[in-house]
Amino acid sequence: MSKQDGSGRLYSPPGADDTGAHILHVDMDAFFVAVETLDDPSLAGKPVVIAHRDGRSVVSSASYEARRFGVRSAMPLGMALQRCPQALVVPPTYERYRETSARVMDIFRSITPLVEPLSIDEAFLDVRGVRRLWGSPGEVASLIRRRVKEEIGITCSVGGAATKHVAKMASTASKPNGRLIIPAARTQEFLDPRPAGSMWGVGPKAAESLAARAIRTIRDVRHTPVGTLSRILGSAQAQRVHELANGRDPRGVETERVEKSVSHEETFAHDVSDVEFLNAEILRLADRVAVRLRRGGLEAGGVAIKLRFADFQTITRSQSLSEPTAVGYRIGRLGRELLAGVDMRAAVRLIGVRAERLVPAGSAALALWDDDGEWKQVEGALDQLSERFGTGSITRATHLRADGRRPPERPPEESD
DNA sequence: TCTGGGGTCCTATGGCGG
DNA sequence: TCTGCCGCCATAGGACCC
Repeated sequence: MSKQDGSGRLYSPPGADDTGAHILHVDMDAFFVAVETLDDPSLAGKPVVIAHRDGRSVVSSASYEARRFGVRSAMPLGMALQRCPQALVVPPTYERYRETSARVMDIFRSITPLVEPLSIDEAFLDVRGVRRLWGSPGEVASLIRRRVKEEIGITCSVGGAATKHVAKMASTASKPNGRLIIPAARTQEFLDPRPAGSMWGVGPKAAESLAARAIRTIRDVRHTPVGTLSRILGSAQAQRVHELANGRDPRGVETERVEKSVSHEETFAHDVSDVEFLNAEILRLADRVAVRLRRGGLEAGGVAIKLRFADFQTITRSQSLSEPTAVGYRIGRLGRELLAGVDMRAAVRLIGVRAERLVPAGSAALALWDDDGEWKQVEGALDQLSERFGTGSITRATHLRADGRRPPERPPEESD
């Protein structure tokens, strides 16, 4: 299924067995750096770090040349420059990355409609149905790599397997600029020797907890009873990880995904204690959140604020809205109420606003009261409800969650 | 070296109603 | 009427991913 090159990277030679490997995971190589290099070819082959230049930034992306010095993404810029003083620091241009990402995703969709973008630089493809058109999974993987290189000018790595989890692990193992296809029958052979921490969902904390029990490889995870894993990881994660370790992953490629929250947050260049300033920031962030909600045709059913203090302690406060909204002022007003309830023991380095429990704009679930204080729940589009019950009734109604069963204690007060 | 910004999902906990 | 139990819900925090 694979060979090793000098660097330990795995790849599949042309014509290698790809039986049953109909899910592909495509991952751009050092994507932000690659896009910047398109715009400035003099960056090619150099240690490049994408990061803001100001005080508290971290590395968003590092070229492979920079990674050789131990530079990693999410590393504070100061540490990156310590490890690689000659690195060129390029500020991120997200708009360019989004444009380029859209063009890459268009290439994928010209090959199969079954494309699930995972992030700005990666996607899953189900290529089961396109064999007649484009060939076997391994051939499609090569086609994708060729087209992305020719049409966009950047390289990507492709993993192929019978499941999403293994496809993603395969693309990671083949990076950079590689292609690794794991035929279904050899899934376990591929997984077993790899570190437990390389599994999706097993981060540094979980890997450390597992290692403390001498569970280091995926084979070890597979041989550990779920009950034991549950005590280490919690039941949900234990179940999932045990299944994944056995090569089982029921998730299919999903082309539609619903956003569950929209947020903006900001780390200040210097810690701030001025509450008036924080209040103003909350309004500003709430406005940006609201703009995105309206663009997406969504309304928030709840609001959360996040504060990170100088000592890095992070707290959140959240509350449901009496009715869903995409109005910045309403989101901001609740955000400020939440802020007012926080004990400001220290200066603040980060503040954020998040819209939660999103619902499509204009939809409503209403509790209606009659004069005897009896209530009933109705659901539907707001304008239709207004027509059915009259605006008089609607002003005496309150919005419920779509699955709400209990009414609020009383009809809400009139407010703007 | 000093820790971004955008998300998802899970767990614990306490209030509350039946 | 009171109490215990159970389940649901809202909230807070944290791990994880890119």
